[in-house]
Amino acid sequence: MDYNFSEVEKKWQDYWRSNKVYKVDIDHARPKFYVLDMFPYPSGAGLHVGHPLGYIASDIYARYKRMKGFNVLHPMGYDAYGLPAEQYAIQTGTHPAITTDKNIERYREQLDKIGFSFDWDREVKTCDPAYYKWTQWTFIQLFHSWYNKKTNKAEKIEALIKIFEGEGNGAAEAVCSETKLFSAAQWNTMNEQQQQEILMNYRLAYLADSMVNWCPALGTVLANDEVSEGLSVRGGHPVERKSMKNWLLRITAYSDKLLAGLETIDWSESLKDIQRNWIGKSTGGSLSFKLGGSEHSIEVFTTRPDTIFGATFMVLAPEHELVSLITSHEQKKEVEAYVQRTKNRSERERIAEVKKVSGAFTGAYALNPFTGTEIPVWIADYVLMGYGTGAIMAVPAHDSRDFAFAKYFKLPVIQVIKKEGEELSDPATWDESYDSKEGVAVNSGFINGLSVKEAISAVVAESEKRGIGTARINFRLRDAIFSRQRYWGEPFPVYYKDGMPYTLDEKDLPLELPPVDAFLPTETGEPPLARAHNWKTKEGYPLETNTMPGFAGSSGYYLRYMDATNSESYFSAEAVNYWENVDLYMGGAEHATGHLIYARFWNMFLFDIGMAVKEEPFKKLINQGMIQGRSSFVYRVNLEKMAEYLMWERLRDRKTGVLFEKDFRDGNRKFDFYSAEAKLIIEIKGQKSLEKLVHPYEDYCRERGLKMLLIPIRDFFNMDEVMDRVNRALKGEDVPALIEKEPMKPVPVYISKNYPGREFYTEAIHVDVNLVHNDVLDTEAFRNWQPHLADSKFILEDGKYICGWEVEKMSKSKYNVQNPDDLIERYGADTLRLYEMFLGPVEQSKPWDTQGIEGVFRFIRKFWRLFHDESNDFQLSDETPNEKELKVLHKTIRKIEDDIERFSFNTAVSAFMICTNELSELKCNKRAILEPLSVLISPYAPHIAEELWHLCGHEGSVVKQPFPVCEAQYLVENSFTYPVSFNGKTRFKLELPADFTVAEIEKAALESEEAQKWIEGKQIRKMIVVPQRIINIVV
RNA sequence: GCCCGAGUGGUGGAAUUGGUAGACACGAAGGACUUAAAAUCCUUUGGCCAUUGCGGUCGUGCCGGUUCGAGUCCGGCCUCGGGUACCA
Repeated sequence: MDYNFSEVEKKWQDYWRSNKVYKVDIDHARPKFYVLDMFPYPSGAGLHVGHPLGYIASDIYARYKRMKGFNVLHPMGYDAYGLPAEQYAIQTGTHPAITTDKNIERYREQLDKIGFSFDWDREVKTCDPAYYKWTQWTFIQLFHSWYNKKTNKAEKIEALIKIFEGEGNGAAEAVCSETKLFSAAQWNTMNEQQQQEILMNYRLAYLADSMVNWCPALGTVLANDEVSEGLSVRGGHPVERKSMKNWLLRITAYSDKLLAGLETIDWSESLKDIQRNWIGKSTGGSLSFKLGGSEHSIEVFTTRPDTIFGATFMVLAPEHELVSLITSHEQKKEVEAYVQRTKNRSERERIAEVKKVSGAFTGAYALNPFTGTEIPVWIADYVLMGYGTGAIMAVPAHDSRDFAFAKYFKLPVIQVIKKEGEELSDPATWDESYDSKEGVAVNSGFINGLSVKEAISAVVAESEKRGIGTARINFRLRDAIFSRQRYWGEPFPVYYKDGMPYTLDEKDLPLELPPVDAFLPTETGEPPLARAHNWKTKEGYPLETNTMPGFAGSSGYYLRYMDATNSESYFSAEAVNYWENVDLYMGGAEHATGHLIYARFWNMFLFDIGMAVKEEPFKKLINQGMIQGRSSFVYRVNLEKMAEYLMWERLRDRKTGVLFEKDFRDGNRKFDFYSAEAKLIIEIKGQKSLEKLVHPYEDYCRERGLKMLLIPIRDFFNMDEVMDRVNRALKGEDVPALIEKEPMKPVPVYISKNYPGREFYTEAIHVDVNLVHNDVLDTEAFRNWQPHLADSKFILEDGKYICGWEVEKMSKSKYNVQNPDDLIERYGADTLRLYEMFLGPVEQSKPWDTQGIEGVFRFIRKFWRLFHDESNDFQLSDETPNEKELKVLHKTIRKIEDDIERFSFNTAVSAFMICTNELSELKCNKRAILEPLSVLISPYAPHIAEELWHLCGHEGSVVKQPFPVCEAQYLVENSFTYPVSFNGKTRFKLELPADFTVAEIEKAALESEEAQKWIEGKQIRKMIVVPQRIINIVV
């Protein structure tokens, strides 16, 4: 008789569901707490084993906060738009909504089995029209907004139009695309089309031609964070740069806020660093270089204005608009060829050739604004059009890329910064540039002798005075491309009139995703929505055919949870004023440059327009570590190599009395083993090959007077027999070269990991981890695994087949995937929950290895037995607990509370184990001790806790119980065991009353018998006593 | 290349503020109970030396430093993991 987890877990899951135990409502009497998980994309593979890790941790925290008197919002939903369902639709014709719903159902089933405390009444799906209505609504607000740098927030576009009408765009301090200056009069004479075009440069959601990441295999554009090393993150398809008209979000308007906001939130430093790097703020100056013999000038951005005197050439991006205007007649051919070459190169090629220097001279010269020197203008693809102005002043002495370029094209290098205390040297002798910002200016006119920092300000100030430059801040962050040429996404609430986009009326939302006959682009290359019947407004204007990207729906979902069923509004003011923002967000660091930036932007915008009440959406964020796979390996034997290895082990080092050589060569012939002393050749091969070789070999040996042994591989299953033949041959007996035998049927042979020499003749092959327990292979299951393995033979060690292992990515092809469902089936949800926490710190990446799960399973049953007698009958005593028992309880309460507060869930599980071990030892089954324990464990193992709570005779859920309180009086110790160390090394222990003063401790320590042994004959130099800690005696 | 993070027994990990390194668990070895198995319980389990007992000694990636005392702090290096990549 034992704890029946499957029955108990099901019972309470049903109870929680039917009683809506986890339903939450606004309750002004209690403080709120919002615990959120990054919601999953419901993939066909079901819940990945890594997901529950974060969900369990956040669930424990949510349950804990609830018990601490908080009103906890803990919702769950689905990021339902995604490529896999759409790719599947393209292949099979199944509507992605069907696939997605099916997958969601499976996810839900899996989630329910783990016993989470989600309020499912608040579930959202991004593909639900009731949900994406508000995604579309937000887009409309973005479209009608601009960013006012003066007030530093987004404002209605009408306010901007007012400024244009009154003063022209010169008066508007707005974040915008490049726009020519116009006056109020000019604006007022423009027609609507012209005005709309101008406004497009200011809208926070805007339509523009831009260089995009085009992925032909997926048939769509991708955002920067969806591309890694020239390949799409999803699917790994090549990506090209292409100019296309797309919707963009002017996220760059928020660059500074996104950066500054990081200082106010409790995220890991590494995550903040990733965001800081992605935003990439650099401070410097913008400088203008006049071109000789031309009215044009080149505008550059530099972080090192101090090095201006060392600028010996300029470089434009090949796409730069000036290229065609300034290229001289003589250079035209070369420049055009270079531009063409750059254009044709894929992103991947470009990345692969990063270290290769290339470029072309335009024939034009610019004038260094400070020295007046003529410097040549080049083009090269190491200068990117998308950053800064697409042009640089090259200072080869102090920039490694410019240095490489100058060396390659033999351009001059002038040193203008020197390290303090160092002599100038000839840059021609340098191997690398001096890029550091440490040093003083030299060869630099009016800034000579200034430090880099001083020189930067001086040059900027002087440039401003002369009107050739200004201080400037640049960001690496780009506006987010918001269109996808795909079906499975939110339709844009946009229609076109005379080619200009207009938004739908809010009352016409949601604009539902229409049915289509196929999920592919049209023959003319338009997105799939172009296939939809009647895809136009009532008035007949065509609707936008692109759809929104995945991050559209996931950017504001946490706000929607606050008021998930509201049909009048995104969420009510009451809800957002109560719930405010997320107090604890749990999720993976892989979203650092995608979701977590977009969501912050989305929230900041909603904050600006008065919807959100906090500027930052996620106060505290914990990254759960990645769960890696732990792959198991079997070792397939190459029989010939193994036979050769075994033979060599017996022949080498004169073991037979004569010297043998391995892999002996004579002309074109090669023999496995040869002994010149014994005039003997030994060759190992399969029987059939040997039969073919026997005659030519015999001829060869006869000519040279050699003896020969041809030993088939099969003989090596009996090594003694082989050695017998070898020894007889060595003695000079007449041994036949080859004995006729039936050829062996080739069977796969697998050898255990620690077999000597194994690494010389085996190949490691992935084996399904489910066939392996504690690194021991279930050989029978292995034979049944795949048909070709049915006849496998095993060479064991100690009667077992030991597998090798390695930590790798978890993937089907590596056979290291484990399904949480199977573990729940075998051990129950409580065990799974505890085990996932027990594995190690949540934030740490770790391999998924179920080896230790048995220990946790044992603990659960041991915990159960505390409440039960030998025949598994519930049995508690009402006796008053003694001091020891109370101490165990209260010590545990304090430890658990401490550990949860610092998210150290693994040590909390240990504490429960220690507590259970100690109470078992004390044979304690007292209600006064065990009842609070059942409450204490409920955040971790809610099912068993609920069962025990009810067995204790309580009505209502344990979930609603307050967290047990640690009463310090039971923890008071009246003695302390001091470790006594000499010169820092612990030598013995000494128990002393806890209230001893330092002097008393010193006295007691020195007088103790043991101490004499160590002090003997030595002088005490110093004594350190830390009460309740240590005693250290220096002799 | 640059920016982060991490290196502790056979394994996962603990040591919260500089104060008894290896908690807890797995695995392994031995034993008890049992006709047997499962389950359960007990003992040992960082290395080396000693082993009759006492014990001794080394030990937290490597080298050095600060300190009465360093896994923890500082400097330099090595390895692994993550991010990023011509960002001017």
